[in-house]
Amino acid sequence: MANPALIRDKDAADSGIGALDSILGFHIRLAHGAVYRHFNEAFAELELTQKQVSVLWLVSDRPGIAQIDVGGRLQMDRATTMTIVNRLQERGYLRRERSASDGRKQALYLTSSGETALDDAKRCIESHETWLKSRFTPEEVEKLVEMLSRIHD
Amino acid sequence: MANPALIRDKDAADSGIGALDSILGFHIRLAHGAVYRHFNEAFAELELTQKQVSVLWLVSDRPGIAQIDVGGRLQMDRATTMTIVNRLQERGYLRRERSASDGRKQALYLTSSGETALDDAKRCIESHETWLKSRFTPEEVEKLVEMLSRIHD
DNA sequence: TATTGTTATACTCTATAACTATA
DNA sequence: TATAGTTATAGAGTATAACAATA
Repeated sequence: MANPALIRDKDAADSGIGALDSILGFHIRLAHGAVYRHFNEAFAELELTQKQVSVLWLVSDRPGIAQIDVGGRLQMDRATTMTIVNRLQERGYLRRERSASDGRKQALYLTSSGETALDDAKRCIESHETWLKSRFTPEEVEKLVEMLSRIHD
Repeated sequence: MANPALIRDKDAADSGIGALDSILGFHIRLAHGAVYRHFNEAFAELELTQKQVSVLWLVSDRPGIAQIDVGGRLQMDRATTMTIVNRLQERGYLRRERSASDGRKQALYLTSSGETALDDAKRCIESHETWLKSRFTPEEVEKLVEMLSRIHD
């Protein structure tokens, strides 16, 4: 069978749009998938997902943060945030406390075993990031982060 | 409550790594999430996901492509490819045919209603891409795609 | 033996809707 | 009324394991 990569742009003339490879969103999805897989391999031992590490990290950076604000920072709705916080609480990595200033809010804090898990995770992230950034110059990394921020901000 | 965005780098000194915002993988995930959500809003009417559109598009570009090659191009394993192809087949958008040259393979083809759906999807993608690319110059888009390709290739 | 497709199964993320408690 | 949390539920993607058919 012929190499599929050599057959391109066949239907480009049929519509106002090029081949799949010309779609920016397509490349974002593929890049995300590649990072996602490498992340999961790196974190298989720690049994932590991207989302779980992000939440632990965020709570560590802002002790007492409310669930709604975790969701806001990580772009998750309330229900999605609940499932992740529940899982981390069941594993004993964080605890909920009713906010003193606003009774509707739950203030989140890391437990000591949560802090240990986060420390392990940060070391793991470091080598994961090294793998990811190895294909770019520091200037390119900076530019890439800046451009990606324009998408998610 | 103080603006959480103003509290930063609190634990940066505790480990060899900076705040969550300094992690490239974090920005890729957030950007992907933002694109994912906008995509789903744009495709709510067509009831098609990113993956489904990608598969339709790929089969259209390479009629007779085998499932294993679809998975290879879109970075999915065989089981994941199956679920998506099954869904598209159930909806009558594509059909399977045993490959004449290799009896192990299933050759995939769009049905006529699959082609109609893909045409609609391409129009929808066009406005979605316009939304996404609006924050970049053409040179930046090119650079971004090139950098993302370095990650997923 | 290796590859491809298939089935079964399970987990995570995401989202919607409805309900409760608080502001 | 609006906000925050909670619960129930469902769909989509991802992955592993085991099996059958074919190379």
